[in-house]
Amino acid sequence: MSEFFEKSPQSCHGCQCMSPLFSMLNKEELDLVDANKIHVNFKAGETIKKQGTFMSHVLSVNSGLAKLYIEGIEGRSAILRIVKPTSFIGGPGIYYDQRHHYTITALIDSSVCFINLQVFKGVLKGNQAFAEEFLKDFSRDVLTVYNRLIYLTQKQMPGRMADALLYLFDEIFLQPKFPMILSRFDLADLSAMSRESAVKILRDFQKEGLLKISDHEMEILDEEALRKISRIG
Amino acid sequence: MSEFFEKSPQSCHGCQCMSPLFSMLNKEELDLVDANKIHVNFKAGETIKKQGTFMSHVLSVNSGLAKLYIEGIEGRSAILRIVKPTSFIGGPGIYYDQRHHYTITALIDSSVCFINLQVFKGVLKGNQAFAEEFLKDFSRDVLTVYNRLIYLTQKQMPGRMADALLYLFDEIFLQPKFPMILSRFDLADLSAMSRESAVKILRDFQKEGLLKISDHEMEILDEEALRKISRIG
DNA sequence: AACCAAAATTGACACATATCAATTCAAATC
DNA sequence: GATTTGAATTGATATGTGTCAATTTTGGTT
Repeated sequence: MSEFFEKSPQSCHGCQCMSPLFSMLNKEELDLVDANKIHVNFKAGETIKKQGTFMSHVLSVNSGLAKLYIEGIEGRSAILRIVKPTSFIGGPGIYYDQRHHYTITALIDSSVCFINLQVFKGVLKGNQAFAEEFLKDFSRDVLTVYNRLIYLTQKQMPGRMADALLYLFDEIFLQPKFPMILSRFDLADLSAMSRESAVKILRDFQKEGLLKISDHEMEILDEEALRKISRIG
Repeated sequence: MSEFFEKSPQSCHGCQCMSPLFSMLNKEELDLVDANKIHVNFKAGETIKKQGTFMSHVLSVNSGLAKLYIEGIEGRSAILRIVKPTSFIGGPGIYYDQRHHYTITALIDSSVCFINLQVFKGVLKGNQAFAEEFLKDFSRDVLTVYNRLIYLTQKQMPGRMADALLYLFDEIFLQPKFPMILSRFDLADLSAMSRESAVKILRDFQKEGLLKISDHEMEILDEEALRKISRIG
């Protein structure tokens, strides 16, 4: 078997890479998941899931980082969120139409488990606590989209870019200095503007000393100023 | 008891006004819902539910029409959808934090049932088919928000307004001529623009013969042209 | 019918943003 | 190391959009 499509070398039992969601499962349930999952490694840039395809499996990101985005009009995309380990990815298609409603692309080399959807649904049915946790997870994702809708439609570019950067700080890297895994294009998709505008805003932020970008690294120098820009809009 | 706060005069059994979701319930479950619901009439303009408040109940709109919107930055709002009878309103707060994440305001006189949240959750737990249907409903709502996010961020004003009007046609009134229950302000909130811009776009549409607005009525005259504007963006 | 308050309308203007074309830079490939 | 490709950058320009202020219309109230 190739290294890019293989049965997970290790069992789900004791796996530190699985989404915390699965800690709600008992031994039998986890066995079932274990027996019906596929483990795949992706290289940076590869598409993990394509919008519109049939949802045969749900995903759990074990390691790496990925962008989750909706493909919109004329090639434009809206990044909904950055997916970090260890997180579960389902989406509204699970119960609506069994399709994926977004595309997921690896930003760095990533390892993902694909869990058979019917098995997953079966386990959900049988385990109330698991179902509740799943719904909580899903609901949190929905709320971030609400939030996104508001800030993307009601703030202007500097505020939107500040929000994007603070999102990376607060939710993904948890520290002011982090690797530049997102291209300017990606940052533009994350804040709903053109690449050129993204470049200009980032240049302005650097000129004002809020930000430093160098050697594949980005560092937030003045968090408070960024938060103020976010607030002002 | 006042007419604005009363136990529903009729039982849920045989009620034609309840969301189809509840048709999945058996007699005992419906009895439980019946015994734990409150029926309230609202006049046009009244707030049915306020964003941020504790979610003690979920809602079912029996008659009337309402706008469901997120209160955003500095008094601006984003209308997520128009609520028509007979539909269920829950939202991500049910499983996340038991709060309402949007405000609902009656556009015309409306009648709403409030169902105790704990009772509702209890019934959900006990009835798998009901739970599935609920999730399907919820997921559909989420998808409309995805859709909204894309068209609000990737189209410009004429496209956004065309989408808003076609939404009213396709999803709410199902006919080209309908009462003007939405103010220009509301139409602006539905298409993420200023009131003045909404007025101008609507004027343009009328000039081009796509639309007729008169006497509290709006009529879509050239549906195809509107769809084209929607497509072009 | 007259009045008032709110909503709708308008045009002028300023600002925000996208687009375009040209250039530089960086990384990957041979 | 030379070459090539794609990404990033830049400034000029055109367009889109919001804001403001003034006016008109509408609907409701007395």
